[in-house]
Amino acid sequence: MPGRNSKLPERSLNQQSLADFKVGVDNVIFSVDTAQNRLLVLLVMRQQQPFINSWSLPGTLVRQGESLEDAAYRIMSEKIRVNNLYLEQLYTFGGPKRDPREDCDSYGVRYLSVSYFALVRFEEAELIADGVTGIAWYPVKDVPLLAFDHNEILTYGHRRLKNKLEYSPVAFDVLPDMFTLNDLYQLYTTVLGENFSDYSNFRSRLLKLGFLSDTGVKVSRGAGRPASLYRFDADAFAPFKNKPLVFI
Amino acid sequence: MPGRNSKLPERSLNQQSLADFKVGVDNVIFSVDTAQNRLLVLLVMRQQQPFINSWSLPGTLVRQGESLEDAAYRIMSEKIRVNNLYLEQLYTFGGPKRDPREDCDSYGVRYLSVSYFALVRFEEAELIADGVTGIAWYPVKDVPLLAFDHNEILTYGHRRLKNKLEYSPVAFDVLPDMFTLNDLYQLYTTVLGENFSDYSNFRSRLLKLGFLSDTGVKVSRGAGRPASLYRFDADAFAPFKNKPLVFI
DNA sequence: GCAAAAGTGTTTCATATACACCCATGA
DNA sequence: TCATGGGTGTATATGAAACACTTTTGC
Repeated sequence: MPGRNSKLPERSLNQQSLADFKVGVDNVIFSVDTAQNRLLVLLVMRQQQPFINSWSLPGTLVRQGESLEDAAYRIMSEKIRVNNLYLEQLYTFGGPKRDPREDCDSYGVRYLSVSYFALVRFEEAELIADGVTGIAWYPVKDVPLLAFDHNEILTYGHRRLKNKLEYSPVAFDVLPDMFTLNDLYQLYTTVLGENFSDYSNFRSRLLKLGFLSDTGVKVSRGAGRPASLYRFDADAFAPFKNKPLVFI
Repeated sequence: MPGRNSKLPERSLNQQSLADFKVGVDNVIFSVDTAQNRLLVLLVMRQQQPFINSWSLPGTLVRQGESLEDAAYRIMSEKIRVNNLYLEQLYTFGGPKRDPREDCDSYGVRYLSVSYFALVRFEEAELIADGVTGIAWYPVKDVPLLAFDHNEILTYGHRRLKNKLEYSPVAFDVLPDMFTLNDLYQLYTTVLGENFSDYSNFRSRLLKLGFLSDTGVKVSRGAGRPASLYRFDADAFAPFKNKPLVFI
C-alpha cells in the first residue's frame, strides 16, 4: 500500500535466484441492501487447507492462458448470477510469508494475490450455492476474522468503493435501469455514511448536471407522494468523463 | 485497467492446469526539471532479448524471499542515488502474451508485471551509469516506442502522478527541505500544465491551509525581490491526512 | 529609474450548506 | 385531515478566478 518511507535496502548479492509464483485473484464483491441500509460484502467458507473453515474473499488461482481480468470475471460467474456489475483491479499483495502454503507445500513457490473490486446490484444478485461451499453476504460493519490477509484487502476495497462513488458514476452500473432519486440517495448514504449530504441539495446538484432524465413515470411506495423514475443518460454524461466530477 | 463492460466468460472445464509465473517489477520513475520546466521519466536501454536495444522502464524480476516493494526499492537503488523519494504501487499487468518470452523460452511460464510509480527530486538524483547499460531521463512529452507494454504503463503512471499531485502532498517529498513558493508552483505547473491556476491564487490558497511555515530566510535568484523560504510542517498537515484535500 | 520577481488585495461569480416550505398520496 | 415521503426554493457563507496593485531587489 502507498507509503512514504524511503528505506533503500542495500543488497548486492550477484544474481540471486528468482522466485516462482502462483498467482491468485481475490475479489472484494460489494452490494448495497437499500431496504436495510447495509453495505454487504460476499464471503465464502474455505473448504480446504490452509484456513479451512474460515471465511474468506472468493478467489481462485490463475490458469494457463487466462488473463487476470478473465480470472476475476470467472470468480464472479462461479459465485453469483448478475446482469450488471462494475469490476476493476484493486491492488496486488505479494509479500513472502503472506500465504502459509509457502512454508511446506512446495519447493519455494510463492503465492501472490491480485485483488479485484466489484460492485453488484443486491436485488438481482443470485448466489450460486453449490451445496458444499458456504457463501453469504456479510454486512461490512461486522465481518469476522478472515483467512490470509483478506481483512486488509477488504479494508482497502472499502476505501476504494467510497472514492469511486464520489468521483465516478459507478452507482448507475448497479441501479436498475429506472430508479428514483431516493434510491440513488439511499445508495450513497449507506456507503458514505449518513451525513454526506442533505437530500435536497444532493438532488438539485445532480439534476443540474443534466445527465439524469426524468422518464415521467411515477411510482408510489407506501404512503407519500409518488416519485419520478429517472434514467441515467450516458450520452449526456460523456462530457464529464475523465473530469474530476464530484457527487458528494 | 478499470472497465465497465460486463462480459462473463463461460468456462466450465473441470480443473484446468494452473499457470506458473515469474513476477517482474517495473518502475515508472518521474522527476521534474524545474529549470527547463520539463517532466522527465527514467528509461534504460535493454541489453538482452527480447527487445534488445529498445528503451524500457527500469525493471527486475522478483527474487526468492523478496517482497514486491523490496524489489521496487531495489530497482531504485540500482539506478539512482537519492535521499528522498515517493513510491507506491501502480497497477498489475498480467495478460498472457504480453511478454514474448512466453512463446518460446520456457514451459508455459507466464510473465506478470507489477508496476510501481516513483517521484524523485531531479536536482539531487544521481544516475548510476554502470558503463554497460544506457540510462537517461526522457521528457515525457517525447518518449520513444518502448519495450513490452511499457508505453501503456507510462501513460497510466502519468495519470496517477497528476492525481497524486492534486490530492496529496507528494510534492514535499521531492522538494528540498526549504523551498520558495515559486519552486512549488513551478513543480505544479510543469506536471499539471500551464493553466491549472494563477500564481497568486495558488499562493494564498496554500498559505491559508497553514502547513507551510515561513522560515524568514530569504533567497535572491537574479534580479527581483528575494523570496521567502518555506518549510512543510508535517504536524500542521496531520489534520488534513485522508481528507479530500485539493491543491489545484 | 526601470525591469523583474515576490507578495498583497479586491472584485466578481459560482457553489456548498442549511434550512423552510409546498405538493401529492394513503390510511 | 394528517402523517408521510417527494419535490422546490431561498438566504447566507465560503471559495474559486481574474486581475490590479504594491514591495524589494539587481542593474
